Amino acid sequence: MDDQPRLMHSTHGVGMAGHPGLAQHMQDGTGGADGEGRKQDIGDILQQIMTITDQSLDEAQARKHALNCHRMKPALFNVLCEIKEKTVLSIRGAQEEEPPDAQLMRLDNMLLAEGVSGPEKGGGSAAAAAAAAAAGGGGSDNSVEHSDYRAKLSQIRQIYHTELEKYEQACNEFTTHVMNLLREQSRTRPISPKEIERMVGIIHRKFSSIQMQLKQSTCEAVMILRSRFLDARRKRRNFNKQATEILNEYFYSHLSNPYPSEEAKEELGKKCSITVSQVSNWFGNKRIRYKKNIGKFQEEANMYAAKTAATATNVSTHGSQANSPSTPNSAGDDFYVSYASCIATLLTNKVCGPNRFIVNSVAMYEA
DNA sequence: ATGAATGATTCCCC
DNA sequence: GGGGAATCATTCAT
Repeated sequence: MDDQPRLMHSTHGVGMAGHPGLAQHMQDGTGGADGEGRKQDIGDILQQIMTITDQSLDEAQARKHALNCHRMKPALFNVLCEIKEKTVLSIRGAQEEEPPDAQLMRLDNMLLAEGVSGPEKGGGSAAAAAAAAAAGGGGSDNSVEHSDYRAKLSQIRQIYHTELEKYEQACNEFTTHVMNLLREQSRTRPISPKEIERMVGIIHRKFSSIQMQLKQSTCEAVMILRSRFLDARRKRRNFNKQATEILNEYFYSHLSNPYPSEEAKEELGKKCSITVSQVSNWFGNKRIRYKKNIGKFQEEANMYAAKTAATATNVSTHGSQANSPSTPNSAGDDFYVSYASCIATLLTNKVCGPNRFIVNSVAMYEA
C-alpha cells in the first residue's frame, strides 16, 4: 500500500518525459499557428501542462478540466497527433520481440524438478527421493534426514511463492496504474492502444527480470540445501549389524570369488535394506581392505566360515541328510560339525572356483 | 581429543 | 562399465 504514492510519482515522471521535446518543437514555430498572439496562447497552455505536476491534485484536476474545455484544445490535440504519428513510426522500428531466455528456462526447469514450483507435495517428495537415490542413500534410517530436507525445501518453496505472488501483485498494480494514467493522459495527448500495450510489455519485462533474480537465488538455496542434506558422504550412516553380517557372510563364503553378480547384489541389497550401489561399494571396500591386510581379517574370516558352515550343515541335517556325505553320524556335536564344515569351506575356497582373488591376495600378503 | 573403522567418491585402468 | 586404489568425510570407541 505504501508503494502507491511512489508508483504514482514515478508514473508522472514517465508521463511527462516526452513533453519538453514537444514544447521545444512547438515553440520553434512548427506548430502551424499564424499569429503571434496564438503562439503565445499555445505557449501558455504548454506551460500549464508542464507545471501541472507541481500543483496539488485538486488544483491539477481543475486545471486539467480547464485545459480540456479550452477552445484551442482540439487544434492543439490534432497537432500533437500529427507529431506523434511521425515519432511512433520511428519507435516502431526499435521494437523487437525478445527470444525466450535460455537461462530463465533452465531456472524454471530446475525449480520444477526440485519441486519448488509445480504441483504441491508430490513433486517435492519425489525430487527428494530421486536425489536420495542419486546420492546412493537408501533404507529406513534416512527418513529423518528426508523429512528434515523436505521441511526445509517446503520452507524455500513457501518463500518463493510468497515472493512471486508479491512481485506479480506489484506488477499488476503498477501496470494498472500506468494504464489508467495513460488512458487519462490520452485525453490531452494522443496515445494509441498499441502504445499502452508496449508500455505494459516493458513493465512486464522489468518485473520478469526481477522474478529471474528471485528464481536464481531460490535455485542457489536449493542447491545449498541439497549439498548440505543429501551429500551421502556428509550423512554417512554405518549399516546395521545384521546387514554387515549378511554381507560378511556372503563375502567369506565366496572368498575365492567375492564378486557378486548383479542378481546377487540385488538380493543382498534387499536383505540388508540397502541399495545395489551400496552393496557394490561395500564389496569394493571389503575386497581392497581384506587384500591389504589379510592377517587382520583372519579371525573374522574364520568366524564367518564357521558360521556359514554351521548354517549349511544345519540345513543339510534338517533337510536332506542322505545327500550329505560330510555330515557326521553323531548328532548334536556342534563343535565337530562346525570345525569340519569350517575346514571344508576353507578347502573349498582354496581349491575350487576361480581363485584369482585369493591367490593374488595371499601372494600380496606374503610379499 | 584422537585414532580406527567405515561408507562413499573419484580417478585411473583394462 | 566394472573393478582397484587412493582419498574423503563421517562415525565409533577409547
